[in-house]
Amino acid sequence: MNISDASRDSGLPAKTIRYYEDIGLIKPRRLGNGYRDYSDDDLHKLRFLQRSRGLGFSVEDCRVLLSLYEDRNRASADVKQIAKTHLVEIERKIAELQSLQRTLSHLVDACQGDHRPHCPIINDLAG
Amino acid sequence: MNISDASRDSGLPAKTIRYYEDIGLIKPRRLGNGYRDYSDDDLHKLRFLQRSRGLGFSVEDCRVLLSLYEDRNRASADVKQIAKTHLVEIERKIAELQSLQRTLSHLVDACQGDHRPHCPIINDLAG
DNA sequence: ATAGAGCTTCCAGCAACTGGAAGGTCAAGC
DNA sequence: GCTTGACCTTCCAGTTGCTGGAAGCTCTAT
Repeated sequence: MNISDASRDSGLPAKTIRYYEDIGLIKPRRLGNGYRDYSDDDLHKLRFLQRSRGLGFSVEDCRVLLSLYEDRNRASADVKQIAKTHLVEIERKIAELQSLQRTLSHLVDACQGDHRPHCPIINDLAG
Repeated sequence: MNISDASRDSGLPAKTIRYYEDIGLIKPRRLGNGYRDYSDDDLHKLRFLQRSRGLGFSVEDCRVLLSLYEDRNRASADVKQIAKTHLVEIERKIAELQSLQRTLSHLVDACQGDHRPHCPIINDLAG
């Protein structure tokens, strides 16, 4: 299977698939003409990467998860640890964004938003 | 005032202050020895940048906000528009992260996290 | 005179792609 | 056999917002 079909199948852009090869996540075989040829196994990995990236795991986390995916003797504790750490980070980001949201929405509400220069938003930013 | 004092005053690293100059956000005068010399006006701008970046505005948004800050004839509507757009983006990100959080926390809860290979997280990622 | 702190510029790198240029390959139609 | 257009390849640069480090000049205190 060539790269555009692999792209359709995995939902990843061809550019991204080549990038994943560059950084050693997958290694499809090459045909005589130099074209990449994706096996079923490669396609499984691409789909796995698409989903784990979609859940916000870093590419380096994905590399580890992929190796655990392929390791029939893995301990589920190892997977869970990565996921928990990621979850904590997501929760931290949510809290951070919610704090910004609170501040900003107060400022937006306080601003008349008319033709006049008076602006509580600017005043707040000016300190 | 030299750059390390400006850094202390604004809460921005000296590297960042130089970077802001590189991209044209501030233009401190130079002393005879080539050192940057920050005026009160420069310091106001740096504090403004520190706060607006702290609220998550992009550097390009900050550039526009800074020009509005300096424009005595600004319309508060222009400021409010930028802030509202940013707020919507923040709310979008929060929703996206909350969706990831829900999915991930379910998966983490479902995983035993022991020495055995069975893992609902991996199974989900595998599709 | 010298040591150490502080300043300068410039170049490289981070994450995770994405866009584009230059050029080889393949399948279809004439 | 030739052309056209859609593929494919590699490589380089750019994105965002800094950050680290090297090489070298300047200033202050001893």
